[in-house]
Amino acid sequence: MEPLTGRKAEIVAAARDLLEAGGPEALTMRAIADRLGIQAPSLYKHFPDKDALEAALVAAGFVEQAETFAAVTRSRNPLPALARAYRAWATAHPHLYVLMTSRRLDRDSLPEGVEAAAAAPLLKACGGDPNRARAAWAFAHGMASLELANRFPPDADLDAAWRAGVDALQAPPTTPRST
Amino acid sequence: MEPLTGRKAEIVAAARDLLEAGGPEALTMRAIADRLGIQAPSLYKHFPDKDALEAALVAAGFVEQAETFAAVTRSRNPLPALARAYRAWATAHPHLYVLMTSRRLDRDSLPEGVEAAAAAPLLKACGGDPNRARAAWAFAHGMASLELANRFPPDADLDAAWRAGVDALQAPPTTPRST
DNA sequence: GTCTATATTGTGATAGAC
DNA sequence: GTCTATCACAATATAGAC
Repeated sequence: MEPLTGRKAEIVAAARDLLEAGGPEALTMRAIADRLGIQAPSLYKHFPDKDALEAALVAAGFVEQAETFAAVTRSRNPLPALARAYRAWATAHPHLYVLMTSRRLDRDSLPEGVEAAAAAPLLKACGGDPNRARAAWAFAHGMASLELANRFPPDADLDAAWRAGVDALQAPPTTPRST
Repeated sequence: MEPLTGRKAEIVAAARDLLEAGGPEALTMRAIADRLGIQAPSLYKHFPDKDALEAALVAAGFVEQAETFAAVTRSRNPLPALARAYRAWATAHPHLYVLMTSRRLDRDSLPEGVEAAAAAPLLKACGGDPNRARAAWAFAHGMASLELANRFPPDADLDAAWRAGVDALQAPPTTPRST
């Protein structure tokens, strides 16, 4: 999987605009074609089917996330900075974020290593402990997706909830209490 | 919103069976009707539209969750027990769980107080701190939904990740380090 | 409360000419 | 690589008889 170029990249860009502007329902082959000034069947000369097009969309999202998260790793206190970056990315691209996280991941359609690259900053921020990193990822994803789905009560202080989770997760491991 | 009875309850039960067996795509008005031995248009005598039927499904899920989680509160160490119960519920009803968590919540369609009832055990386990409780909920939801979407690497030790998160979240609050 | 018949709309996708 | 024409299908929902 190499970076897209030419017409293929234009199609993915159009699809992304539509998705982010109108959600998954707006992402139809006809709408994508319209936006490019061509007819829907022409898209099938570039992508075998809609799934492949969506996979390219997801892959682009991962590449972007990997770059974004890598940029905030340099902080001395990386976990809070990463949490902010994660939340900001999800909030800025809510529909793409959902597309990326809610379906089974087709790893074959991803550029080599980009999944690991997107995860690496967090793993480093967790001192290399993969379990803690996965817990932190789950926390961040849970906060982001519940926020996007408007599932917190209207009066909830989400900044405070993020802080509570980040503080707990970055504290040094204590004696395990769970059995 | 009172408990459903009669035909309405039968319809919801049929819908739930279909959803859990075949996912959201299997949940069509025709399939629901077929399962009850009637024709699809007859369903509209009981529910104004499909949304209302799904809302009833979601409401039933919350009632069930509230009962399940309340039952494990009595433990001396409630947080790990709640985490296990949460994960078990999501795993046992994956499609209903996704339906309940991925869409905006229509609170008017829920039985009075059931949302708070489902959340109460966790709030108690977090010593009444709503921010910590929300962080814990986000962690659990993140773990559950990433697991359901098969988003963890195949070799990830999910039990260990759950433990890492629960341990971190039940530790006494330390001096905040995030800014 | 159930039926039959049907409207309406939208979708992804293919064939074959240019 | 784009077009026109069209298929094939599935979905929710309504009207009106019984």
